[in-house]
Amino acid sequence: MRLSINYQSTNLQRDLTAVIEDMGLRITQARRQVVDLLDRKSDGFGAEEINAELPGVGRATVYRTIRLLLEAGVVCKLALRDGTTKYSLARYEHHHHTVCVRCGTVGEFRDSTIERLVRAIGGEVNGEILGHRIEFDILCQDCISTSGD
Amino acid sequence: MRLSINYQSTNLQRDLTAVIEDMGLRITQARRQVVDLLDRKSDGFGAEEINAELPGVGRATVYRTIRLLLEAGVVCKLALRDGTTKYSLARYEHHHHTVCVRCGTVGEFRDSTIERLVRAIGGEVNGEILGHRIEFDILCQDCISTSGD
DNA sequence: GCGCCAAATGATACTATATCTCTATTCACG
DNA sequence: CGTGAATAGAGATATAGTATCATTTGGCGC
Repeated sequence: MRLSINYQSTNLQRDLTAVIEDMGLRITQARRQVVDLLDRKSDGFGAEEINAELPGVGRATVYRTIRLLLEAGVVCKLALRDGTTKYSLARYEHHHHTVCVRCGTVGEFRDSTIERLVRAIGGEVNGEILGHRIEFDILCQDCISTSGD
Repeated sequence: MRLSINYQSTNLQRDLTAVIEDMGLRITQARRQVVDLLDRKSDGFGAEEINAELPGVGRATVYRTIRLLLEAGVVCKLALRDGTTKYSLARYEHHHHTVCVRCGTVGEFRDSTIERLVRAIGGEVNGEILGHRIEFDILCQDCISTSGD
């Protein structure tokens, strides 16, 4: 598992504590620790992984904080093809994910064509479209590069 | 939970036992029971739901059979927004899902524009696209109709 | 039809992910 | 600072799914 696609230092991540405050919730030691760690995870993360890396924070709190951010929309939950779950910080409001089938790295990308298309498709669906999720299973550059080693 | 979008009697479903045979596996009583039940589920189903409706078949067998059909590509696994999992019979080879956020009904639909778009997007992704999944969160016609009641 | 045996089943244990419960702690406001 | 509502943490529980293994069974050869 390695860092790879779409990494960039962001500004959205800086404000995770602000997100919590905006929900009318407290900035506690535990939440700050979780948020600070997530801030450094650019390629997706598992809940248990976060838990393991923060022995000072209880499991329930880790999950609670992730759920919180999930509800706030700044974290996405991804169901990987192998049945495991990963989370990913949302840098863009409208974005989609790439998951490397080899190393598991999660990337985020945005394409306005998709958004336009989704709106266009609205008429074909028998109901009202409220949202959509697109995931690409990919083989990332790093894995392509190292597959010949 | 009610039947709604995209229901149609199919022919693909008829052949679930054939799918199993084609994998070189036996048609057993248990598998036939599972397959017969899935055949009647047009709007997605949960594994435990199938298990509950087939007291005569063991849990492990239910899961094994679903996994089997999953590997054969005739069943899709869907991660719903609420974190639960649903499965759905695949009528078309290339298709996508709609999930009603109110009643949970899963629908299937196909749009060749999407396939073309996905290919077009290939260049923007930093890696090789192997597959994709698109899910639309919708409010289905039935739920729209009954929401005024 | 019938016996054989690999394949499959089912009961149950186990793993992983996530939530709930409940008491103790702590943040933030006055 | 002191107070109390919000939050934390420990561990039980829930849920989804897999592994184990003794027992049963489908379907092929006869």
